[in-house]
This record gives sequence, structure tokens and C-alpha cells, in this order.
Amino acid sequence: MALSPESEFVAHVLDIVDAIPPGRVMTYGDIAATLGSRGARVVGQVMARYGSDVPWWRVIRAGGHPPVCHENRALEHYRAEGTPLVPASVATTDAYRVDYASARWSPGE
DNA sequence: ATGGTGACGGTAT
DNA sequence: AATACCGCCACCA
Repeated sequence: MALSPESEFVAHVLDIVDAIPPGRVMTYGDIAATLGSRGARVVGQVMARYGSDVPWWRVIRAGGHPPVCHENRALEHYRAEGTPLVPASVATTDAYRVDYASARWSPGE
């Protein structure tokens, strides 16, 4: 539901996510902003439905946390790509956290 | 048109 | 730090 595979919004979101280089990440909010909208949720919907064909693990939340229930799977990709991570031991009680400050990326870079 | 639904964001408690 | 709540936006019944 919500969002059709032919929508421009979906195409743009998938295009941006697919353009994110390895070792870099973007937040839902940043993607939405790039599209000229603030619908961070909508971006999340797109990922949930069509993110299967795109490096979804490179898309994280504003706090640097990967999508809920996917952190374990995403972690493998991060380690494989060399994405800057912040160990939980020195950061929070969570499993880990993405070094958003260093890994954040913007289209056209 | 109206309401409901989110892989969200931010502020308040 | 962890919840709770509200505000956002695109889309479907």
C-alpha cells in the first residue's frame, strides 16, 4: 500500500539510494530533503517496499542507527564495505552505531 | 474528501 | 537513556 512502483518519488528515492557509494550512508531525512520533501517516513515506506533491490543498509536513521530489526544484517554489509562504525562499548548500550558524522554522503559529491 | 498507514524526525516528559 | 507524543508526507480504500 501507499506508494506505487511507477511513482516519481519512488524512482527518485531508489535512484539516490542506489547512487550511495560503498562506505557511505544517508538518512531518510536527507533523502527526503534531496527530493525537496520532508517526508522522511515516505522514504522509509519506499525502502520497506522497494528497498529490496537497493543497498538499503546504506540508508539509516538520523541518529546513526540502522533500520530496526535489520541492524544485524546491515552490520555484515558495513563490515564488508568498511563503513565507519562506532562500537557500542564507547557510544551507547546499542549493538553499534554508524559514524554518521564521517559516513554521511550527499548526491553529486 | 476523509481517514488510515508507515524501515522517520524532533521535542517533551 | 528510554518512552510518549506530535508533526511530516505520499498513497490507498
